[in-house]
Amino acid sequence: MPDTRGVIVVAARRRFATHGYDATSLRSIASDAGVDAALLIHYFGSKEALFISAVGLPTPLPDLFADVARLPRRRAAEALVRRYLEIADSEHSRNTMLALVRSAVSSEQAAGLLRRFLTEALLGAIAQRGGEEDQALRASLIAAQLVGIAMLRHVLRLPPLAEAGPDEVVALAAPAIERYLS
Amino acid sequence: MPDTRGVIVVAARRRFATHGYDATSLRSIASDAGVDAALLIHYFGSKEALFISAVGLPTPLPDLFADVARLPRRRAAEALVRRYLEIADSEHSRNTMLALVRSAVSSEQAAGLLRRFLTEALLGAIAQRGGEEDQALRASLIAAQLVGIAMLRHVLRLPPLAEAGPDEVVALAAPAIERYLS
DNA sequence: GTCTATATGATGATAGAC
DNA sequence: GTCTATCATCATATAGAC
Repeated sequence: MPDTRGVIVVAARRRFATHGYDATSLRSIASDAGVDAALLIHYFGSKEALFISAVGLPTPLPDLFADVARLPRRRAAEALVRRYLEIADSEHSRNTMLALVRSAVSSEQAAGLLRRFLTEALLGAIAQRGGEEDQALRASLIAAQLVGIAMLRHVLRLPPLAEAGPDEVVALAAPAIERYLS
Repeated sequence: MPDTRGVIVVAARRRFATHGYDATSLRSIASDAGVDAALLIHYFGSKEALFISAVGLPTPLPDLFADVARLPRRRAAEALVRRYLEIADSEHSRNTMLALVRSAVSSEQAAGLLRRFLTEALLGAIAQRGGEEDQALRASLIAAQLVGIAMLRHVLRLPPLAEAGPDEVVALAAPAIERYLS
């Protein structure tokens, strides 16, 4: 086994993404990774620390929205939606995102991570655009739209949204988000 | 104690709303209600059945979106957002909604309830409006926006959205949602 | 490094006294 | 109707053998 620690982290991220923090046991992660449950504690010290290592590691997530600030309004809105959908196609990023969303409802730790990511990455990027006074609230509503799509598409699997292709979603959601970009 | 069963249901709904299905123990509900944990099983048979009784009972939720079909586009969008915010002011409805959202990530049972509510109430009402082919997808995106607001405002408590007044949210969100109403 | 064995505690549910 | 006592199961985490 070359990289046991890495195998554990990947298995953990997948479990946390599909079952959330509470419903994921160290035993189930260990089973997926093909190692003993005691090893996880040996490597990471606690379940919480393993969670942080699994979802807090450097991912392409933070800089996904980086150049939103530079694009014209229409292009920026399209980019936001399309980039989110690209995340959903990358196993690593999707699992990170879903693990955060699924775990945030029951773990204050996870809620803090997701809150910080949304605040820094998205609100930060959008704040660099026009400087209206309600810009932070507008950015929050954009974040709400994207988080809601993640919830309905991947967690709830609501048929119309779960089965729609990326282009359909972009075509409909981008104009709505455009209205938030002052 | 006049209505023990009712006291239990209210305590359960509040616990499920604040902690989600998995993280809520029968003992904690019993403690809040001031009764013994064995009573909950005696009354409801199982934790799952108690959950159904707590969040599945008749609430003002289903008909909240009823007359959206009858209003002109601009008024309909405003009504959708404002009604959601009214729900958040009613302890009963807010707890029902939050219990569903918080529990849907880990309980397939709860996910089914929320999926059914969104499909029947919201998608149904919106389908009664214009008859475009992508109407169901448009309605899903509206649902995603509202669920996302609930997540960020009440679960994640993202500052800009959590602290904004109802009028501010309506003023910004309604025009965006209006774009989804063909 | 990896696993066995186990400590310690919380959970949902049951049986039965009053 | 309500509670006491208990069961079987699962959890995270620890100690220590190899």
